[in-house]
Amino acid sequence: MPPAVTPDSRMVSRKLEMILRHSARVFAEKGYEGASIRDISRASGVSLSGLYYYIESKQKLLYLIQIHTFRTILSRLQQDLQGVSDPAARLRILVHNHLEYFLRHPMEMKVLAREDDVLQGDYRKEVAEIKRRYYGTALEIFEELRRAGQARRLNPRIAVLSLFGMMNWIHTWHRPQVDPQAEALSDVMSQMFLHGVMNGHGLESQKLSRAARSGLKVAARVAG
Amino acid sequence: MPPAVTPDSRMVSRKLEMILRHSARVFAEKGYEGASIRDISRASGVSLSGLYYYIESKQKLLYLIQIHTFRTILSRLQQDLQGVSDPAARLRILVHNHLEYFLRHPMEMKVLAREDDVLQGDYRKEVAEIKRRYYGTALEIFEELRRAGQARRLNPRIAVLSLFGMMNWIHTWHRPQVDPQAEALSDVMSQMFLHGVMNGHGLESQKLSRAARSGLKVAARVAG
DNA sequence: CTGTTATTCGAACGAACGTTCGACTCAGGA
DNA sequence: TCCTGAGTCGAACGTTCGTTCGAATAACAG
Repeated sequence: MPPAVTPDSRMVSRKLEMILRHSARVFAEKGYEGASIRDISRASGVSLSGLYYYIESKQKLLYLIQIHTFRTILSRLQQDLQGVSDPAARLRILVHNHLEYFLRHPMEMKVLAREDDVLQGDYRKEVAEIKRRYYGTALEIFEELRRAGQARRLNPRIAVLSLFGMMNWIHTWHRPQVDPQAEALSDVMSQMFLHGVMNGHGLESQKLSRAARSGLKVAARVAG
Repeated sequence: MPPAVTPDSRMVSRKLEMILRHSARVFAEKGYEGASIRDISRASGVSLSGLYYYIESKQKLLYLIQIHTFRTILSRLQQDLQGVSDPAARLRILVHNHLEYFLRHPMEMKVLAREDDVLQGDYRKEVAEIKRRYYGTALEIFEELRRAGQARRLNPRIAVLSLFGMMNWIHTWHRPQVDPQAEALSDVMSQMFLHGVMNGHGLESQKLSRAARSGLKVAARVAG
């Protein structure tokens, strides 16, 4: 039990967190491979060798950023989903939670989306495992949607991964000063997805299908 | 006018194309910064210095891959769109053209999607320009959809970029042996998008909206 | 044949890379 | 007071990086 004045583990992790923040920014700007430890040293104000007091390798730096981000997003999602049973509402929560976090932490978002297959060994496995759980949650929600009669018989994998595509691609184009914020954006994307996978009973969807399908012939001719 | 036997520019460009193919694979596997010219030398069978007879820098290698891919996709799209006026059909053609090319050239797809902000100077400008034209085509089609009463008053930028997100994210998950091919995939994504942005006159969409919106309150509470 | 041009490559360049090491400071406990 | 251990850093390690250069070879023209 160290006295209050001691620079205890809280202090240490404070500095580590600071390093992680700067690292995420540098990784986001130059990519993991394109960024050097020297860049991170410069950005964080910690000397080159001083960094290695807090992390044992560059890979661990990336690992810590990714695992922390995924854990936070997943735990907030589970929290927000509690007590909500309507499938469409649950999907909206998922989208909102995802975009809310990503637009608030754009650097981490970029690192998560871009540096997907950089990690190796146990680092890789751990990140893959938590990502799989996150994906699984989305998949369950989609199945609920379908059981509730609010989704067509789509390939669930395709539907869910398309949704993630919409959301994750944001990091390539979103400009905070120009584009809608998390609230509006998650509204639009949730609606797009829910309408997109919805059981189409209306006449419009059938008309649409026929007209659109005729255009495909041209594409098939050229591609064949 | 050189004789037929001369290793003319066609021969040279043949070898350059071979180098570009191998480069795309290496860039896709290890990322642009993570891949070394030596990796490309090994993969293509051309000696390290021999590569520089065909390209003047590593950046130019990436530039050539990106510009060629964009040019091909864009020109095929314009070809396929000719004579088709129905907006929904035109959108289906765009999606099909995009996915067809990407699934046939997965390495180039990955390089295009991931190495978005690596190029500098004129290389960057040229690629950005053709990408802007491609994006513009998609935007026009969406506006046509809206004029035809087949799309809600969505932010067109958001709608179109969401569609590109769906399509481009594929490079992170598509496994040719497991997942649907271009035909089925573009069918699903076109439908999802068209339904997603469609004017919702049916009762279902309104029911959905109300139920889903109620779930958002939870998310707003936590995020606020 | 000789001369010229196109193609290829081994060897090397200087710079930058991730990481290590030993020395230093400084505060707290004995 | 001396000792200990956490924190910090300059300097250097060996390796790899993108690129260059000059020599060698191959292919054709005259």
